[in-house]
Amino acid sequence: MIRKRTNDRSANRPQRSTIWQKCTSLRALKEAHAFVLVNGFNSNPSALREIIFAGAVTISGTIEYAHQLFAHITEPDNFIWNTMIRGSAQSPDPLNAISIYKRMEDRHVKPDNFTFPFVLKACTRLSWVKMGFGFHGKVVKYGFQSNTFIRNTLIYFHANCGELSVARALFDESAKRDVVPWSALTAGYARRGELGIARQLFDEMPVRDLVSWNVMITGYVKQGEMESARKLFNKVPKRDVVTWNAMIAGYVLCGLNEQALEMFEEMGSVGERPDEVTILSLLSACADLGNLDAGQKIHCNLLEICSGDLSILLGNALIDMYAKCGNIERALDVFRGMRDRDVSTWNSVIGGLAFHGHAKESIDLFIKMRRLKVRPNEITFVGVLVACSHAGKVEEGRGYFNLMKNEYKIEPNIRHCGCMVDLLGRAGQLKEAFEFIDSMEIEPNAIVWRTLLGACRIHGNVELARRANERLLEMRRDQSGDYVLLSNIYASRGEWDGVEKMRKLMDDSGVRKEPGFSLIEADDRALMQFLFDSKPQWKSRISNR
DNA sequence: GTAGGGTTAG
Repeated sequence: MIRKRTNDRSANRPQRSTIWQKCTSLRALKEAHAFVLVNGFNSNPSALREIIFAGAVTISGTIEYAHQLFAHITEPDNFIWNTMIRGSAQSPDPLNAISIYKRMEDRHVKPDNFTFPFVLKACTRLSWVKMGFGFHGKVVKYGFQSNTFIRNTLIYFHANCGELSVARALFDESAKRDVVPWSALTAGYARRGELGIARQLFDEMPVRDLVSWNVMITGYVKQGEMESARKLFNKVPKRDVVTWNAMIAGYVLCGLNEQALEMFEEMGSVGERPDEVTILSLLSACADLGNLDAGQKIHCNLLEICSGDLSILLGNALIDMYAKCGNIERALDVFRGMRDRDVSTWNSVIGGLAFHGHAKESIDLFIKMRRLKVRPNEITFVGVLVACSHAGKVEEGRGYFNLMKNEYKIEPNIRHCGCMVDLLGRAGQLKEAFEFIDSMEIEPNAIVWRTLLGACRIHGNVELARRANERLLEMRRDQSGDYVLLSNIYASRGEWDGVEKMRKLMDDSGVRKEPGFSLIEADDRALMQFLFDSKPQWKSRISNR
């Protein structure tokens, strides 16, 4: 009935068999729903289940709507229960799958063979081991343990949640071991870093498919073993976008950004098209390299792939790339063009502006963010404090530091404290900076002291510089503590050879050669030299005052 | 209508 009417209105469009295939957006879904409401459910008894299926499973981001529809059904059948569990399990909030299952049980609806793979998927995504074990028990209780799908999902669940012995036992007991659980188990071992076992499983597979290869390649990649990954990559009989993505992400992870870009070139030359995952890795590579040209090309590639809205993830990566490559205007363009934003979006743009010296814009955006009730996190405040520091806004900076602690209950970390020392120090409030460090609840690190020392240098405060230097020196002694300790042990045993070896080790490893170390161990004259080193910037600062 | 692989930043 529905189909007929719809086709009447659009006779030229290709005919499709079901509603859930036809609906590709929330809007289409609502239209279908409205149609059914107007014409009565009797006109098409299966219409509602199809709409729910579309909302829960087929279209992403419409699970809420499916929940609303579901709430109006007085007696859902198993298909509808399962559909809702399935959709929830794959949604951003898999916990709903569990609660729907509970409701199903409360209403004495018996789960069937379709139910368990879905709830187990939810447990896997939640890493909810206890709950998963509970469902494992129910599988046995309902007599589903020999169902291939359920068994394979159980293996996947246990392998994914680190219960490899259970996964292994289930696998070993299986009458027929097909490639799906075989790969799942391999992935489980690889994820835990047990590449030897993973590789053995991989080698023993009677049949391998693309996923098996990808699992093994990804295993190597995740452990940073790019050479082994590359060897397999060269041998793999067939590659898909996941294979390429694994390699590209691997190179980025290892900091081999150039190689990642080369890999992408190669990917294009064999006609494999990138997807959003490819682009995410590549943007990260460009950001790291500061390669704006490459970044812009990747951006163009992205526009070819996804017409319409950018995902938050991609938008954030773009902002970050443009900001790190020095094109803050483009970063802002992306920011303005984003419909949905999360806290990371704001962080990227606030931090980007701050690090490029656009302090006012950065702080303005922070104010706007708060107005829009987006809750800042600790990273937001690093950006804000950097902005204040660059702009010399001491009181504002102090205010935000307190706001972070008092209103948002965020404990200052070492970076926030470093920013505060920088802020006070740059502004010439050296005594306050010193007091700030002393009042810190966390242990100051060498960077904090060096920041203060740098500020003392700028403002020519010898006395405080000497004190900061002493503290830095203590710090360095601590850092080389292990060596000194060992060296002393050798000495106390009269093993002078060992002492010599340790000294050599200390020299070789750079413990005594770190930048600034010579200064720190040096006498006052060297300290003075450092402080009054006639660098142009220093001269101009003095003459401006 | 059911199971396995890849995801930014700080």
